[in-house]
Amino acid sequence: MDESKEKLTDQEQVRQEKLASLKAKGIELYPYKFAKTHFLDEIVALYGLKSREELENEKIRVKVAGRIMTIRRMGRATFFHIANSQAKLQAYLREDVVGLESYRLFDLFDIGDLIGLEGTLFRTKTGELTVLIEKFELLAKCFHPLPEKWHGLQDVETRYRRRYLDLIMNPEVAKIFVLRSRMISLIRKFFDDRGYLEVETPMMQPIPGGAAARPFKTYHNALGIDLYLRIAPELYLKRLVVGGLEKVYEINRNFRNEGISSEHNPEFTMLEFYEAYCDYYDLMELTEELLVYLCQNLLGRDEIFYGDELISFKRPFARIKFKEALLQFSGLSPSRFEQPSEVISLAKNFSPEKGAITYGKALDIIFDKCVKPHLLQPTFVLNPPREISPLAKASRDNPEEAERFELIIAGMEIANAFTELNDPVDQRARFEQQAEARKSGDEEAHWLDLDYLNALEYGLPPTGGEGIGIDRLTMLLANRRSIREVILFPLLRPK
RNA sequence: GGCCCGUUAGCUCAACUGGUAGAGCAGCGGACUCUUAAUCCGCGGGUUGGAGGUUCGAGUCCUCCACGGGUCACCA
Repeated sequence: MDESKEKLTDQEQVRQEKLASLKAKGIELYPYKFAKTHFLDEIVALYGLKSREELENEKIRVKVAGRIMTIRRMGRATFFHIANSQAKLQAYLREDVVGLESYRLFDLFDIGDLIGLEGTLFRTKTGELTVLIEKFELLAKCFHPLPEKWHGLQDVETRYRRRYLDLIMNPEVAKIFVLRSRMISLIRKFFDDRGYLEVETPMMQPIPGGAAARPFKTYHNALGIDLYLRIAPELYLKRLVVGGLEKVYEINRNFRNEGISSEHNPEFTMLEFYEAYCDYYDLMELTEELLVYLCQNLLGRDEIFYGDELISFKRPFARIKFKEALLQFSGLSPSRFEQPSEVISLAKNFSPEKGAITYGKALDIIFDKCVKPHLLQPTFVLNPPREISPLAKASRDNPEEAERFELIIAGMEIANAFTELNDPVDQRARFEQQAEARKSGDEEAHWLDLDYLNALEYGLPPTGGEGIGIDRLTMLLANRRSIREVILFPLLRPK
């Protein structure tokens, strides 16, 4: 005990002494419950607009709890604010109301403590809704001083490592996560209303499939097998479509063993949905509908600011072919575009550390560098090379292109969708091609999944499938530049 | 992983070319019964991220390390 005891700061020492005093007075330090009549935000919602006269006449008695955030002691009366992540409320403690002994007890309370109050609502001279306290009780002591009341907690590292402190101090942070939660609820409603079935597919997979990415590896002791955290649910969801679940969606985590950046967290949340008998044109319609629906319901409009940029979700979204976008933004002439060696050497300029790359891969690199950053308004980029889209059908117009689109907004890839490849013979050939790429060192190449091929051999109906990055969508709607601002506990190196 | 920037009191931030490390908030003591960044008087609080080095003297300069941010690379 002595050895593990951390050194207390002077302020922490004071708080421990206050705790001891409370205990000595027989105060219950950690009561089992508090019979509140309302949550804080309910009080603000219900009574926040009542006039002084209404409050005076109605004598509304409440029991409410929260964390003490500020204290203004003025001799025989004290004002303080209590708050939770949603709301705050002022409280007024008077010696002549609660009595001297009780009033003195409050000297042992600090900013940060959790407190339960009982009293009546009134409005102060300046018009603020306030509880006139008749009784109060400690609900939990806070052992540490809180960050500064005016600037909040600024240090980003501490904000991410101790998100609870961030949430306590910075109300706008809580708003982001409320928005995120409401967005996910709306997505569920959107798909449920359209007859989709929400499903859960394996997070631990013997063959990690459905995306080009490096997986995390783990081991199952009893079975004695390697397993991989999923990089995508795609191949399982399509098995379900084979099984006759013709409209399915899943909102869950994917794991990719790759770098961390302002747009990448190793675990991230993905919406994937599949609808039988649809193609990617149908998906574009559905995607527009979904985004407008979310934007309208969350923000009440169809335009948002992302940084300085006004993003419009007015339908229809722009559509541009992958090839045309490249010609427009990369400076490649149509004749050079057709020359694989030219394209590959240009790509190598952007990505010198990359090993041998193919024509399709090179086009993709150039797209990322030259095109994506320019696409700020919602834009469907259609028909990337088939070679880099091994799970998508070839375009009905051009066999070298995939029937696939990526939705780019604010330079970020938000969605990726295709008319699913349902020809098992073609799919086998594509897997074999990927296996070749894997052999020549491409660690992100797709794995051969024989059971998935077997499922296709039973017949996957024509199907459209799409993935939407929930974190990035939240970034967009919450106007945040870093994915860490929309993930409660982003991955950091342990300290 | 490369490059750039950051790390100072519990928190938010200062400290010119190297010369005794400061302020506000928070805390402690006192005054104060409508305050709200309460106010007024007084007080305490630091291994300047860590380890070396240069120097009479290092928060400041150099090297290495740790963590974070940005950017490029890798990657959706």
